[in-house]
Amino acid sequence: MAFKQELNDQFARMGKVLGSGRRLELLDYLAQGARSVDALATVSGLSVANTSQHLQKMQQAGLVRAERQGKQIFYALADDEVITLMTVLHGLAERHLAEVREMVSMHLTARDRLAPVSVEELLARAQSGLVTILDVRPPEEYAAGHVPGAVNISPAHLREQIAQLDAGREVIAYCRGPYCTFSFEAVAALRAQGFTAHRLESGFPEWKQAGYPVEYEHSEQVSR
Amino acid sequence: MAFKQELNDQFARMGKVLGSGRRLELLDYLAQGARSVDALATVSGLSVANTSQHLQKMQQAGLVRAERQGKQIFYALADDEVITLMTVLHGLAERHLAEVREMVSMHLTARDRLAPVSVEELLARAQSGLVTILDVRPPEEYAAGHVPGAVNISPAHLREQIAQLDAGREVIAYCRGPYCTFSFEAVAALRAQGFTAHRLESGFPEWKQAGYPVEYEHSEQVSR
DNA sequence: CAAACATTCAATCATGTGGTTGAATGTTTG
DNA sequence: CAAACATTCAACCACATGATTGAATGTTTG
Repeated sequence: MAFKQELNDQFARMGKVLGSGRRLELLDYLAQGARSVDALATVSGLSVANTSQHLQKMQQAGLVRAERQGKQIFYALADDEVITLMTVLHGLAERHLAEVREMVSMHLTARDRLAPVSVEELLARAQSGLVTILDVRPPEEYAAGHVPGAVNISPAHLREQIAQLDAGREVIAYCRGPYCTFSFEAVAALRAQGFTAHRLESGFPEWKQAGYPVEYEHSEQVSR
Repeated sequence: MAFKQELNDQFARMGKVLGSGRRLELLDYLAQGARSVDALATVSGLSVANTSQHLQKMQQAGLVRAERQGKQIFYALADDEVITLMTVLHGLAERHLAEVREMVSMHLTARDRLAPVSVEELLARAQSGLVTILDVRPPEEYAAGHVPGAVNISPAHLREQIAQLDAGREVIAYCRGPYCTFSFEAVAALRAQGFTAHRLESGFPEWKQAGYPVEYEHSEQVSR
């Protein structure tokens, strides 16, 4: 039936866009909030023209939308379901692509031992009061729910705001999930500054889904 | 950070596979259960060699797995999350691709009048015993699993066999999913014959994934 | 209204992809 | 062990894609 094929071809337009690591990286950044083209270009290391073209493809595929603000154009995810899409994709890749599992475990053992902390350990250490829980997600996501007592530093301001953390306390960082690399970066940055830091093995979605308590207010954000 | 890029390249391997309408169609069929290569080839209209190649790509990307049974090789979804992935993709496409909305409304005639029934409603009405659940999929798919108590009329014989249904009962039709067009056609045909008919808003894959009971025997098929 | 800036366009190239064909592989059956 | 069958492989073509360049478009600022 022609209709079904045409429909699948439309779905494939969206699928095609997910077939490029660069675009997935851009989507990762966009998951933090709207960004201008050249902000995305600098953060991803791509040329501006190339970034622009990728963004346009994603816009045509309906994954991303653009809005002009002054002389810049800000791109944002079309929908929060795009994050869901990526999370499901990550989960499938983790379960069925041996390369992904190997890469993660190699990366963890090769670069110092960033031994991840389990949710249970986090709870135990949190009760001792000697640990700083660090939420490395964009402020909007933090505001929409976070681990109780967690401090929020958005990935973009990580390096500048590390100084505001208590250097005497152990830090446990988390972000969106096991394959969200911000927590890796945060732990690396923290250790470079002399902190004792670990990352949570999972992320906030898993935390929430497991039924642990969630705090919604803007409680202890370090940034302004 | 090279790690991040390599990781995204791995995720992109999986994404690439979603960038072909033919493969998405094959995944649609696989969502019903395991199928042999040539069963998939005939149902999709592709050549056997071509089907085989698509299946192998999907297997390498970890979306699908193969198992030999006798002289045939049966492919199946690697994981039920693949259905989730496709469902999220469909939802995004429906919301953000004007073409999809247009195609659906143009081709599926007066959507308002075909008001879909939710799974919960179906269960409630089914318990009343006053409703006929109609499975509008090919017999093989019906045999591989269907909603308990559902009656099967294959799309090819729809018009001839409508007369065998009880005209006094409401009919709720379903097929493979929200974008499977057979249920729309069935509802239109039933209404043309004076039936009270609705379509299930989702389809059998979603039903199965939601954990509702599945019946496997050949229980009440109307056709011969 | 012209300069400065952010983004997009257009042309080009190397590479990757889907599809076809016919031969090759591997499993079961007689 | 050879025939029959299901699937895969290998070679090939037309076409799409990602990336690079330099010019063009459109918006704000002085």
